[in-house]
Amino acid sequence: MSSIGFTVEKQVKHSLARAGVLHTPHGTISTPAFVAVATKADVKGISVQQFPALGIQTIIANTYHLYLSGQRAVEQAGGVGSFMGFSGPTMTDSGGFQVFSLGVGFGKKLSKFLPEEAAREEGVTVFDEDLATSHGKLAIIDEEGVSFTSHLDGSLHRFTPERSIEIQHALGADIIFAFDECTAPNADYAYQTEAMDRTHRWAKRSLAAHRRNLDQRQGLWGIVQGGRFADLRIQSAKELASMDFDGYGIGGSFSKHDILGILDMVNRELPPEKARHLLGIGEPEDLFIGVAAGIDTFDCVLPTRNGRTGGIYTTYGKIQIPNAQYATDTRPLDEGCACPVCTIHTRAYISHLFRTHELLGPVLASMHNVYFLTNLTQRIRQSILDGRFEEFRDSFLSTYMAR
RNA sequence: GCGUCGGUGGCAGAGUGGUCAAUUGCAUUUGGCUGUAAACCAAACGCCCUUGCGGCUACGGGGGUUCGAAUCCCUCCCGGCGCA
Repeated sequence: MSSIGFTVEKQVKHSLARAGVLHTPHGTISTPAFVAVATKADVKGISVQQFPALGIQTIIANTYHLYLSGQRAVEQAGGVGSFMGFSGPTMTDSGGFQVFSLGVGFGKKLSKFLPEEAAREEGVTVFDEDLATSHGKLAIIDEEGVSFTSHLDGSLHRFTPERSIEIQHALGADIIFAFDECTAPNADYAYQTEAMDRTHRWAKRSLAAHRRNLDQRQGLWGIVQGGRFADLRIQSAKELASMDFDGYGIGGSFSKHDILGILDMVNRELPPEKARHLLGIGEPEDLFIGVAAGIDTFDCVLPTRNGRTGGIYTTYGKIQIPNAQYATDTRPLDEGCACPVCTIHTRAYISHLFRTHELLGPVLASMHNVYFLTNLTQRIRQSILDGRFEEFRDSFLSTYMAR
Protein backbone atom coordinates (compact mmCIF):
# COMPACT_ATOMS: atom_id res chain seq x y z
CA MET A 1 0.00 0.00 0.00
CA SER A 2 1.00 3.58 -0.41
CA SER A 3 1.69 6.01 2.37
CA ILE A 4 -1.38 7.96 1.46
CA GLY A 5 -4.29 7.95 3.85
CA PHE A 6 -7.49 9.87 4.08
CA THR A 7 -9.48 10.56 7.22
CA VAL A 8 -13.00 11.95 7.16
CA GLU A 9 -13.34 14.29 10.09
CA LYS A 10 -16.89 15.34 9.59
CA GLN A 11 -19.52 14.10 7.20
CA VAL A 12 -22.44 16.42 6.49
CA LYS A 13 -25.71 14.59 7.08
CA HIS A 14 -27.79 13.70 4.01
CA SER A 15 -24.98 14.99 1.83
CA LEU A 16 -21.69 13.88 0.37
CA ALA A 17 -20.01 17.02 1.70
CA ARG A 18 -17.25 16.35 4.16
CA ALA A 19 -14.20 17.75 5.86
CA GLY A 20 -11.12 15.60 6.23
CA VAL A 21 -7.40 15.22 6.33
CA LEU A 22 -5.31 13.76 3.54
CA HIS A 23 -2.07 12.26 4.84
CA THR A 24 0.99 12.12 2.61
CA PRO A 25 4.68 11.42 3.16
CA HIS A 26 5.24 15.18 3.03
CA GLY A 27 2.55 16.19 5.48
CA THR A 28 -1.17 16.58 5.61
CA ILE A 29 -3.76 18.46 3.62
CA SER A 30 -6.83 19.78 5.39
CA THR A 31 -9.79 19.31 3.11
CA PRO A 32 -11.69 20.63 1.34
CA ALA A 33 -8.56 22.19 -0.10
CA PHE A 34 -7.53 24.18 -3.10
CA VAL A 35 -4.40 22.83 -4.78
CA ALA A 36 -2.25 25.52 -6.37
CA VAL A 37 -1.27 24.74 -9.95
CA ALA A 38 2.49 24.59 -10.50
CA THR A 39 2.64 23.17 -14.01
CA LYS A 40 6.36 23.70 -14.56
CA ALA A 41 7.31 23.38 -10.90
CA ASP A 42 6.29 26.89 -9.99
CA VAL A 43 3.05 28.55 -9.08
CA LYS A 44 3.34 31.22 -11.72
CA GLY A 45 4.49 34.44 -10.18
CA ILE A 46 4.49 33.17 -6.62
CA SER A 47 7.54 32.31 -4.54
CA VAL A 48 7.51 29.23 -2.35
CA GLN A 49 8.34 31.56 0.53
CA GLN A 50 4.86 33.01 0.16
CA PHE A 51 3.10 29.65 0.32
CA PRO A 52 2.31 29.66 4.05
CA ALA A 53 0.94 33.19 4.00
CA LEU A 54 -1.17 32.35 0.97
CA GLY A 55 -2.59 29.19 2.48
CA ILE A 56 -0.99 26.93 -0.13
CA GLN A 57 -0.90 23.46 1.40
CA THR A 58 -0.06 21.57 -1.73
CA ILE A 59 0.68 22.02 -5.43
CA ILE A 60 0.16 20.03 -8.61
CA ALA A 61 2.83 19.96 -11.29
CA ASN A 62 2.56 18.53 -14.80
CA THR A 63 4.20 15.43 -16.22
CA TYR A 64 4.18 16.55 -19.85
CA HIS A 65 5.75 19.92 -19.13
CA LEU A 66 8.40 18.65 -16.74
CA TYR A 67 9.19 15.76 -19.05
CA LEU A 68 9.88 18.20 -21.87
CA SER A 69 12.06 20.35 -19.70
CA GLY A 70 13.47 19.85 -16.26
CA GLN A 71 12.95 16.16 -15.56
CA ARG A 72 16.61 15.40 -14.96
CA ALA A 73 17.02 18.35 -12.65
CA VAL A 74 13.90 17.33 -10.76
CA GLU A 75 15.22 13.79 -10.34
CA GLN A 76 18.57 15.10 -9.25
CA ALA A 77 16.85 17.23 -6.62
CA GLY A 78 15.00 14.20 -5.32
CA GLY A 79 11.55 15.13 -6.50
CA VAL A 80 9.46 18.04 -7.59
CA GLY A 81 8.87 19.24 -4.03
CA SER A 82 12.48 19.54 -3.04
CA PHE A 83 13.31 20.87 -6.50
CA MET A 84 10.95 23.72 -5.80
CA GLY A 85 12.14 24.16 -2.26
CA PHE A 86 8.73 23.14 -1.01
CA SER A 87 8.54 20.62 1.82
CA GLY A 88 4.77 20.03 1.70
CA PRO A 89 2.65 17.52 -0.20
CA THR A 90 2.83 17.54 -3.97
CA MET A 91 0.92 16.06 -6.90
CA THR A 92 1.64 15.58 -10.57
CA ASP A 93 -0.93 15.44 -13.31
CA SER A 94 -0.39 12.64 -15.80
CA GLY A 95 -0.30 14.59 -19.04
CA GLY A 96 -3.77 13.40 -19.96
CA PHE A 97 -5.04 16.93 -20.21
CA GLN A 98 -2.42 17.66 -22.87
CA VAL A 99 -3.95 14.87 -24.91
CA PHE A 100 -6.85 17.24 -25.23
CA SER A 101 -5.20 20.67 -25.26
CA LEU A 102 -2.55 19.64 -27.78
CA GLY A 103 -4.89 17.27 -29.61
CA VAL A 104 -8.37 18.25 -30.68
CA GLY A 105 -8.11 21.40 -28.60
CA PHE A 106 -5.07 22.66 -30.42
CA GLY A 107 -5.54 25.99 -32.16
CA LYS A 108 -9.03 26.29 -30.74
CA LYS A 109 -10.56 28.09 -27.89
CA LEU A 110 -12.62 25.44 -26.16
CA SER A 111 -13.87 25.80 -22.62
CA LYS A 112 -14.86 22.77 -20.64
CA PHE A 113 -17.98 24.70 -19.77
CA LEU A 114 -19.05 26.03 -23.15
CA PRO A 115 -22.76 25.57 -23.79
CA GLU A 116 -23.33 22.67 -26.12
CA GLU A 117 -24.24 24.78 -29.12
CA ALA A 118 -21.21 26.98 -28.80
CA ALA A 119 -19.01 23.98 -28.12
CA ARG A 120 -19.95 22.46 -31.44
CA GLU A 121 -18.84 25.52 -33.35
CA GLU A 122 -15.47 25.61 -34.98
CA GLY A 123 -12.97 26.82 -32.42
CA VAL A 124 -11.15 30.08 -32.89
CA THR A 125 -7.52 29.85 -33.86
CA VAL A 126 -5.55 31.46 -31.11
CA PHE A 127 -1.95 30.47 -31.46
CA ASP A 128 0.60 30.03 -34.19
CA GLU A 129 -0.05 26.71 -35.83
CA ASP A 130 3.34 26.51 -37.53
CA LEU A 131 4.43 23.88 -35.05
CA ALA A 132 1.41 21.76 -35.72
CA THR A 133 1.71 18.53 -37.57
CA SER A 134 -0.01 17.97 -40.86
CA HIS A 135 -3.00 16.91 -38.79
CA GLY A 136 -3.31 20.45 -37.52
CA LYS A 137 -2.68 19.36 -33.97
CA LEU A 138 0.16 18.21 -31.78
CA ALA A 139 -1.21 14.99 -30.33
CA ILE A 140 -2.48 11.83 -32.00
CA ILE A 141 -4.21 9.16 -29.93
CA ASP A 142 -4.15 5.42 -30.47
CA GLU A 143 -4.98 2.45 -28.29
CA GLU A 144 -1.49 2.14 -26.88
CA GLY A 145 -0.95 5.77 -26.05
CA VAL A 146 -0.43 9.21 -27.51
CA SER A 147 2.16 10.58 -29.87
CA PHE A 148 3.01 14.17 -29.14
CA THR A 149 4.74 16.83 -31.09
CA SER A 150 6.41 19.06 -28.54
CA HIS A 151 4.88 22.51 -28.52
CA LEU A 152 8.37 23.81 -27.71
CA ASP A 153 10.47 22.53 -30.57
CA GLY A 154 8.30 20.22 -32.67
CA SER A 155 10.17 17.10 -31.62
CA LEU A 156 8.21 13.86 -31.50
CA HIS A 157 7.45 12.09 -28.23
CA ARG A 158 5.27 9.27 -27.09
CA PHE A 159 3.32 8.81 -23.88
CA THR A 160 1.74 5.58 -22.81
CA PRO A 161 0.19 4.90 -19.41
CA GLU A 162 3.38 3.04 -18.44
CA ARG A 163 5.55 5.93 -19.59
CA SER A 164 3.48 8.55 -17.78
CA ILE A 165 3.69 6.56 -14.55
CA GLU A 166 7.41 6.03 -15.02
CA ILE A 167 7.95 9.76 -15.41
CA GLN A 168 5.72 10.50 -12.46
CA HIS A 169 7.75 8.09 -10.37
CA ALA A 170 10.82 10.01 -11.40
CA LEU A 171 9.18 13.33 -10.56
CA GLY A 172 8.41 11.92 -7.14
CA ALA A 173 5.19 13.68 -6.14
CA ASP A 174 3.17 12.21 -3.27
CA ILE A 175 0.04 11.88 -5.35
CA ILE A 176 0.19 10.96 -9.00
CA PHE A 177 -2.55 10.46 -11.59
CA ALA A 178 -3.37 7.72 -14.02
CA PHE A 179 -2.83 8.55 -17.68
CA ASP A 180 -6.22 9.37 -19.17
CA GLU A 181 -7.73 10.93 -22.23
CA CYS A 182 -9.34 14.26 -21.55
CA THR A 183 -11.93 14.66 -24.26
CA ALA A 184 -13.23 17.83 -25.85
CA PRO A 185 -16.46 19.26 -24.45
CA ASN A 186 -18.11 18.82 -27.82
CA ALA A 187 -17.17 15.17 -28.24
CA ASP A 188 -20.23 13.15 -29.18
CA TYR A 189 -21.59 10.22 -27.22
CA ALA A 190 -19.96 7.60 -29.39
CA TYR A 191 -16.53 9.14 -29.16
CA GLN A 192 -16.92 9.87 -25.48
CA THR A 193 -17.73 6.20 -24.90
CA GLU A 194 -14.75 5.08 -26.91
CA ALA A 195 -12.42 7.48 -25.10
CA MET A 196 -13.82 6.50 -21.72
CA ASP A 197 -13.32 2.79 -22.38
CA ARG A 198 -9.78 3.51 -23.50
CA THR A 199 -9.19 5.58 -20.37
CA HIS A 200 -10.34 2.61 -18.29
CA ARG A 201 -7.88 0.33 -20.05
CA TRP A 202 -5.19 2.94 -19.53
CA ALA A 203 -6.21 3.16 -15.86
CA LYS A 204 -5.58 -0.58 -15.41
CA ARG A 205 -2.22 -0.24 -17.12
CA SER A 206 -1.32 2.81 -15.04
CA LEU A 207 -2.19 0.94 -11.89
CA ALA A 208 -0.21 -2.13 -12.93
CA ALA A 209 2.79 0.00 -13.82
CA HIS A 210 2.57 1.76 -10.50
CA ARG A 211 2.27 -1.37 -8.40
CA ARG A 212 5.27 -2.86 -10.16
CA ASN A 213 7.33 -0.04 -8.75
CA LEU A 214 9.01 -0.69 -5.44
CA ASP A 215 8.43 2.82 -4.17
CA GLN A 216 4.89 2.62 -2.91
CA ARG A 217 5.11 5.88 -1.02
CA GLN A 218 3.40 7.59 -3.89
CA GLY A 219 -0.35 7.29 -4.15
CA LEU A 220 -2.00 6.75 -7.51
CA TRP A 221 -5.34 8.39 -8.30
CA GLY A 222 -7.58 7.01 -11.04
CA ILE A 223 -9.45 9.47 -13.23
CA VAL A 224 -13.16 9.26 -13.92
CA GLN A 225 -14.19 10.34 -17.42
CA GLY A 226 -17.42 10.25 -19.40
CA GLY A 227 -17.78 13.90 -20.38
CA ARG A 228 -21.17 15.46 -19.99
CA PHE A 229 -23.05 12.15 -20.16
CA ALA A 230 -24.43 11.00 -16.82
CA ASP A 231 -24.65 7.30 -17.69
CA LEU A 232 -21.05 7.25 -18.89
CA ARG A 233 -19.91 9.08 -15.78
CA ILE A 234 -21.59 6.52 -13.55
CA GLN A 235 -20.19 3.66 -15.56
CA SER A 236 -16.73 5.19 -15.37
CA ALA A 237 -16.96 5.73 -11.63
CA LYS A 238 -18.05 2.13 -11.09
CA GLU A 239 -15.27 0.69 -13.16
CA LEU A 240 -12.60 2.80 -11.51
CA ALA A 241 -14.00 2.12 -8.05
CA SER A 242 -13.43 -1.56 -8.73
CA MET A 243 -9.75 -0.89 -9.26
CA ASP A 244 -7.50 -0.39 -6.29
CA PHE A 245 -6.58 3.24 -6.64
CA ASP A 246 -5.45 5.25 -3.63
CA GLY A 247 -7.78 8.08 -4.50
CA TYR A 248 -9.81 9.36 -7.40
CA GLY A 249 -9.73 12.26 -9.76
CA ILE A 250 -12.64 13.46 -11.82
CA GLY A 251 -11.59 14.88 -15.12
CA GLY A 252 -12.94 16.11 -18.38
CA SER A 253 -15.67 18.50 -19.28
CA PHE A 254 -19.14 19.15 -17.96
CA SER A 255 -22.29 21.02 -18.72
CA LYS A 256 -22.48 23.86 -16.25
CA HIS A 257 -26.13 23.32 -15.44
CA ASP A 258 -25.89 19.69 -14.34
CA ILE A 259 -22.37 19.40 -12.97
CA LEU A 260 -23.70 19.10 -9.41
CA GLY A 261 -25.90 16.16 -10.29
CA ILE A 262 -23.19 14.40 -12.25
CA LEU A 263 -20.55 14.86 -9.58
CA ASP A 264 -22.99 13.64 -6.98
CA MET A 265 -23.77 10.51 -8.97
CA VAL A 266 -20.10 9.87 -9.62
CA ASN A 267 -19.02 10.29 -6.03
CA ARG A 268 -21.75 7.97 -4.77
CA GLU A 269 -20.03 5.25 -6.78
CA LEU A 270 -16.57 6.02 -5.43
CA PRO A 271 -15.37 4.52 -2.13
CA PRO A 272 -16.07 7.03 0.66
CA GLU A 273 -12.84 6.28 2.48
CA LYS A 274 -10.74 7.56 -0.40
CA ALA A 275 -10.12 11.17 -1.34
CA ARG A 276 -11.64 12.69 -4.47
CA HIS A 277 -10.01 15.38 -6.54
CA LEU A 278 -11.83 17.48 -9.10
CA LEU A 279 -9.34 18.21 -11.84
CA GLY A 280 -9.03 21.70 -13.22
CA ILE A 281 -12.16 23.21 -11.80
CA GLY A 282 -12.20 26.06 -9.47
CA GLU A 283 -14.38 29.14 -9.81
CA PRO A 284 -15.66 29.94 -6.32
CA GLU A 285 -19.20 28.87 -7.20
CA ASP A 286 -17.81 25.60 -8.55
CA LEU A 287 -16.06 24.88 -5.26
CA PHE A 288 -19.37 24.92 -3.40
CA ILE A 289 -20.89 22.63 -5.98
CA GLY A 290 -17.94 20.28 -5.77
CA VAL A 291 -17.88 20.17 -2.00
CA ALA A 292 -21.62 19.58 -1.84
CA ALA A 293 -21.11 16.65 -4.19
CA GLY A 294 -18.30 15.15 -2.12
CA ILE A 295 -15.15 16.60 -3.64
CA ASP A 296 -12.19 16.94 -1.28
CA THR A 297 -9.59 18.74 -3.35
CA PHE A 298 -9.60 21.07 -6.35
CA ASP A 299 -6.99 22.52 -8.62
CA CYS A 300 -7.44 25.28 -11.12
CA VAL A 301 -5.28 27.62 -13.17
CA LEU A 302 -7.74 30.47 -12.84
CA PRO A 303 -6.38 32.27 -9.79
CA THR A 304 -2.96 32.62 -11.37
CA ARG A 305 -4.13 33.04 -14.96
CA ASN A 306 -6.78 35.57 -14.02
CA GLY A 307 -4.29 37.24 -11.73
CA ARG A 308 -1.70 37.57 -14.45
CA THR A 309 -4.24 39.08 -16.79
CA GLY A 310 -5.85 41.49 -14.36
CA GLY A 311 -8.85 39.53 -13.08
CA ILE A 312 -9.29 39.78 -9.32
CA TYR A 313 -11.54 37.75 -7.04
CA THR A 314 -13.51 39.77 -4.54
CA THR A 315 -16.32 39.11 -2.12
CA TYR A 316 -18.59 40.82 -4.63
CA GLY A 317 -17.46 38.92 -7.68
CA LYS A 318 -14.57 39.27 -10.11
CA ILE A 319 -13.27 42.64 -11.18
CA GLN A 320 -10.81 43.75 -13.87
CA ILE A 321 -8.26 45.70 -11.88
CA PRO A 322 -6.68 47.51 -14.86
CA ASN A 323 -10.02 49.14 -15.65
CA ALA A 324 -10.28 52.91 -15.44
CA GLN A 325 -12.62 52.87 -12.48
CA TYR A 326 -9.93 51.39 -10.21
CA ALA A 327 -7.13 53.75 -11.19
CA THR A 328 -7.71 55.91 -8.12
CA ASP A 329 -9.57 53.44 -5.92
CA THR A 330 -7.90 53.51 -2.52
CA ARG A 331 -9.59 50.37 -1.20
CA PRO A 332 -7.75 47.02 -1.06
CA LEU A 333 -8.44 44.48 -3.82
CA ASP A 334 -11.06 42.91 -1.58
CA GLU A 335 -12.22 44.74 1.50
CA GLY A 336 -11.76 42.63 4.59
CA CYS A 337 -9.29 40.29 2.91
CA ALA A 338 -6.43 39.25 5.18
CA CYS A 339 -3.99 38.31 2.44
CA PRO A 340 -0.48 39.81 2.35
CA VAL A 341 -1.47 41.98 -0.61
CA CYS A 342 -4.70 43.42 0.71
CA THR A 343 -3.18 44.28 4.06
CA ILE A 344 -0.75 46.63 2.34
CA HIS A 345 -1.78 47.65 -1.15
CA THR A 346 -4.60 49.60 -2.76
CA ARG A 347 -6.51 48.87 -5.95
CA ALA A 348 -5.08 52.10 -7.31
CA TYR A 349 -1.54 50.85 -6.83
CA ILE A 350 -2.14 47.46 -8.41
CA SER A 351 -4.15 49.00 -11.24
CA HIS A 352 -1.19 51.30 -11.82
CA LEU A 353 1.21 48.34 -11.89
CA PHE A 354 -0.90 46.68 -14.57
CA ARG A 355 -1.22 49.84 -16.60
CA THR A 356 2.51 50.35 -16.55
CA HIS A 357 3.20 46.67 -17.22
CA GLU A 358 5.19 46.24 -14.07
CA LEU A 359 5.85 42.60 -13.23
CA LEU A 360 4.69 43.15 -9.68
CA GLY A 361 1.10 43.72 -10.79
CA PRO A 362 0.48 40.15 -12.00
CA VAL A 363 2.46 38.84 -9.04
CA LEU A 364 0.40 40.64 -6.41
CA ALA A 365 -2.84 39.83 -8.23
CA SER A 366 -1.91 36.15 -8.41
CA MET A 367 -1.04 36.12 -4.74
CA HIS A 368 -4.35 37.62 -3.75
CA ASN A 369 -6.32 35.30 -6.01
CA VAL A 370 -4.62 32.15 -4.75
CA TYR A 371 -5.23 33.27 -1.20
CA PHE A 372 -8.85 33.99 -2.06
CA LEU A 373 -9.40 30.40 -3.18
CA THR A 374 -7.33 28.62 -0.53
CA ASN A 375 -9.00 30.75 2.09
CA LEU A 376 -12.43 30.07 0.62
CA THR A 377 -11.91 26.30 0.76
CA GLN A 378 -10.71 26.57 4.35
CA ARG A 379 -13.77 28.64 5.25
CA ILE A 380 -15.88 25.98 3.60
CA ARG A 381 -14.05 23.38 5.64
CA GLN A 382 -14.67 25.28 8.84
CA SER A 383 -18.33 25.69 7.98
CA ILE A 384 -18.62 21.93 7.57
CA LEU A 385 -16.89 21.34 10.90
CA ASP A 386 -19.28 23.85 12.45
CA GLY A 387 -22.28 22.24 10.84
CA ARG A 388 -23.26 25.30 8.81
CA PHE A 389 -22.00 24.54 5.32
CA GLU A 390 -25.23 25.42 3.57
CA GLU A 391 -25.65 28.70 5.43
CA PHE A 392 -22.11 29.68 4.57
CA ARG A 393 -22.61 28.74 0.94
CA ASP A 394 -25.81 30.74 0.62
CA SER A 395 -24.30 33.68 2.41
CA PHE A 396 -21.15 33.73 0.29
CA LEU A 397 -22.87 33.25 -3.04
CA SER A 398 -25.55 35.85 -2.33
CA THR A 399 -22.90 38.55 -2.43
CA TYR A 400 -20.41 36.91 -4.77
CA MET A 401 -22.94 36.23 -7.50
CA ALA A 402 -24.88 39.45 -7.01
CA ARG A 403 -23.20 41.47 -9.73
C1' G B 1 18.24 83.84 -47.97
C1' C B 2 19.11 79.54 -51.35
C1' G B 3 18.74 74.29 -51.85
C1' U B 4 16.69 69.86 -50.16
C1' C B 5 13.64 66.43 -47.50
C1' G B 6 9.31 66.35 -44.83
C1' G B 7 4.30 67.78 -42.37
C1' U B 8 -1.20 61.52 -42.06
C1' G B 9 -5.92 59.85 -36.79
C1' G B 10 -3.51 60.61 -28.77
C1' C B 11 1.84 59.06 -30.24
C1' A B 12 5.07 56.46 -33.73
C1' G B 13 4.75 55.29 -38.57
C1' A B 14 2.55 52.97 -43.57
C1' G B 15 0.04 54.58 -47.84
C1' U B 16 1.94 57.99 -52.70
C1' G B 17 -4.49 59.29 -58.33
C1' G B 18 -9.94 55.43 -57.38
C1' U B 19 -11.39 49.21 -53.88
C1' C B 20 -8.81 54.92 -47.89
C1' A B 21 -12.23 56.92 -42.50
C1' A B 22 -6.93 55.39 -44.22
C1' U B 23 -1.98 48.95 -42.94
C1' U B 24 0.68 48.24 -38.45
C1' G B 25 2.58 49.07 -33.43
C1' C B 26 1.83 51.68 -28.92
C1' A B 27 -1.68 54.19 -25.98
C1' U B 28 -6.89 54.22 -24.66
C1' U B 29 -11.80 51.60 -23.49
C1' U B 30 -14.11 47.05 -22.61
C1' G B 31 -14.73 41.76 -22.59
C1' G B 32 -12.91 36.77 -22.00
C1' C B 33 -9.93 33.08 -19.50
C1' U B 34 -11.84 26.50 -15.34
C1' G B 35 -6.25 19.07 -14.85
C1' U B 36 -1.63 26.46 -18.19
C1' A B 37 0.72 25.74 -25.86
C1' A B 38 -1.43 31.76 -22.15
C1' A B 39 2.88 38.11 -18.12
C1' C B 40 -2.42 35.90 -22.92
C1' C B 41 -6.49 36.44 -26.37
C1' A B 42 -10.55 39.24 -28.45
C1' A B 43 -13.45 43.55 -29.66
C1' A B 44 -13.97 48.82 -30.02
C1' C B 45 -11.24 53.12 -31.00
C1' G B 46 -13.07 60.71 -36.52
C1' C B 47 -18.38 62.56 -35.80
C1' C B 48 -23.72 61.22 -36.39
C1' C B 49 -26.95 57.10 -36.42
C1' U B 50 -30.96 51.75 -33.87
C1' U B 51 -29.33 49.47 -38.31
C1' G B 52 -26.21 49.85 -43.18
C1' C B 53 -22.54 47.62 -49.57
C1' G B 54 -25.57 54.46 -44.38
C1' G B 55 -24.68 60.02 -43.82
C1' C B 56 -21.04 63.79 -42.74
C1' U B 57 -16.20 65.99 -42.06
C1' A B 58 -11.07 64.45 -42.68
C1' C B 59 -4.46 63.14 -44.18
C1' G B 60 -0.61 71.38 -41.99
C1' G B 61 -3.76 76.16 -44.33
C1' G B 62 -5.64 78.00 -49.01
C1' G B 63 -6.24 77.40 -54.20
C1' G B 64 -5.96 74.31 -58.63
C1' U B 65 -5.79 69.85 -62.17
C1' U B 66 -9.07 65.49 -62.59
C1' C B 67 -15.05 61.94 -63.48
C1' G B 68 -12.19 61.12 -58.86
C1' A B 69 -6.63 63.54 -54.62
C1' A B 70 -3.84 61.72 -48.28
C1' U B 71 -1.57 60.77 -53.08
C1' C B 72 -0.32 65.51 -58.88
C1' C B 73 0.45 71.20 -59.44
C1' C B 74 0.75 76.36 -57.22
C1' U B 75 1.10 79.13 -52.90
C1' C B 76 1.45 80.11 -47.68
C1' C B 77 2.73 78.32 -42.76
C1' C B 78 5.78 74.96 -39.81
C1' G B 79 10.02 71.41 -39.02
C1' G B 80 14.87 68.60 -40.18
C1' C B 81 19.36 68.82 -42.87
C1' G B 82 23.06 71.26 -46.13
C1' C B 83 25.13 75.79 -48.11
C1' A B 84 25.60 80.96 -47.41
